[in-house]
Amino acid sequence: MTAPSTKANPPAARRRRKNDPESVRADILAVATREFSEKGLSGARIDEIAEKTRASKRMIYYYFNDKETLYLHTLEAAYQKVRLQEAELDLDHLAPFEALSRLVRFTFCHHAKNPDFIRLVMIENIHHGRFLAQSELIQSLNAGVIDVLTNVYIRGVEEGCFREGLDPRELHWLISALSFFNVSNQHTFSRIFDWHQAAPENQQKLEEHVTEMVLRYVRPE
Amino acid sequence: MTAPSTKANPPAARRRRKNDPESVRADILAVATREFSEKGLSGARIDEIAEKTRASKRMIYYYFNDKETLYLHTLEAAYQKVRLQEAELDLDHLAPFEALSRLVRFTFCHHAKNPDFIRLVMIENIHHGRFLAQSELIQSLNAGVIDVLTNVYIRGVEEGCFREGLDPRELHWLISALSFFNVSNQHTFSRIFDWHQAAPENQQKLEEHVTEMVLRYVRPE
DNA sequence: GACTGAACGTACCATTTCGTACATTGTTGC
DNA sequence: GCAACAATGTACGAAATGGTACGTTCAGTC
Repeated sequence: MTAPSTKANPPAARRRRKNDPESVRADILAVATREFSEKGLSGARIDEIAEKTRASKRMIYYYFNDKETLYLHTLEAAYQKVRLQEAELDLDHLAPFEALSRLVRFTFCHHAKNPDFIRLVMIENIHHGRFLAQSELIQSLNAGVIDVLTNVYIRGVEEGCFREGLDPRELHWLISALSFFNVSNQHTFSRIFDWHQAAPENQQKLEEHVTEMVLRYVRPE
Repeated sequence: MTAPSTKANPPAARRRRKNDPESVRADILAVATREFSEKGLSGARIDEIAEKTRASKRMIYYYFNDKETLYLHTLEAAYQKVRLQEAELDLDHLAPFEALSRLVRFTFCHHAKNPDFIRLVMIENIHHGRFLAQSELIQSLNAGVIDVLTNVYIRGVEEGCFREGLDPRELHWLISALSFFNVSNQHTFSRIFDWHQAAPENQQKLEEHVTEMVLRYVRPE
């Protein structure tokens, strides 16, 4: 805390040779995130991560014990980042219908803008969620995610603009499914149906469809 | 064609020593499907596939040239199997609303019953659909999938029970998204929200929700 | 300014892993 | 029956890969 020598530090004239643990750790984690999300746990190579890092392979094993631990930290960091962004959403001042619409659009766009995160979750599912299960951090992080949606939903039911009997957790499932699939299966879907799904105009359309779908689903009838 | 000595063939008293190419090939493909879908392209090991096969590693390289080609054949076989099952669906004799409902439920259940296929598609997406792009077979197989849905949709619009202006391809996207996610993200979702998603009663509920969601989406209003 | 532990670099090892060389056995056409 | 080719078994090689041993430098403390 005393030392102001954070990362981007050519402070004095000639650069002090080294020792910047926090930055090295962060750098490794950033590179690992790219590599794991791109190639998976078994596909990523420690040597390649080391090369792309300012640090050396030795440092990877110094800060993270082995490949799997590094992967776990990567996963945890990704979830943390997501939850941080989600926390910025403030829906309480909006009417329920507006709030839900906003939430859906946010989720859709957020996933679209963070393919690394989506891919890590895909990869984690390939591994049967075995690493996620080890992480108390991620479990606790996600506890409150449903709460936001629950509040909106309850308000909506009270005001009569949402129908009763829906489970917020299942509602969250539906929103996640649509937003996740948009990123996770973009490649196969685009190729099979010869449709450039990633194109802005198509993303726009899908966002509309998804929002419309969720809103129609909660509307009383 | 002349030789009736297909696979399960201890035909005469003492079993002929060997040479059953078709069966060997099929066996390798079956094992490879399990291995690749379980561990991914980079995670699967040729040696392990060889061990689990009645054949030897030599045979893998004999029939399929290398690991990636074997993976591609696995992927193609998986898509072929799916399309075969889909072809059994006969929706033309049903009213549009019923037909669509049937289609959604079929897709949902089919995906749920074929996690291997889902996982292969996940893995293929991790690889940016690079292998699928090489396969003319898969491209052609999927050409007609939209047609079924298009027919149902057009009939529905004509009879006034579906609203106009929807794109069948996008409708297919929505149905796929919900059905796919149900399998692909089961592990992470279950663990994070402490909800046994695979439990029959929950699968039942999700099937209802998904169907309801799609039907509500197409209803004119 | 010596001491100590944290931070870091280099070289290396043991295994794993994809793939192949080579020999052998079955099968089919004539 | 015999040539010619398809199918299969065994053993091995070369490179990649996760991980470590060992030594060196940095930074704070007395």
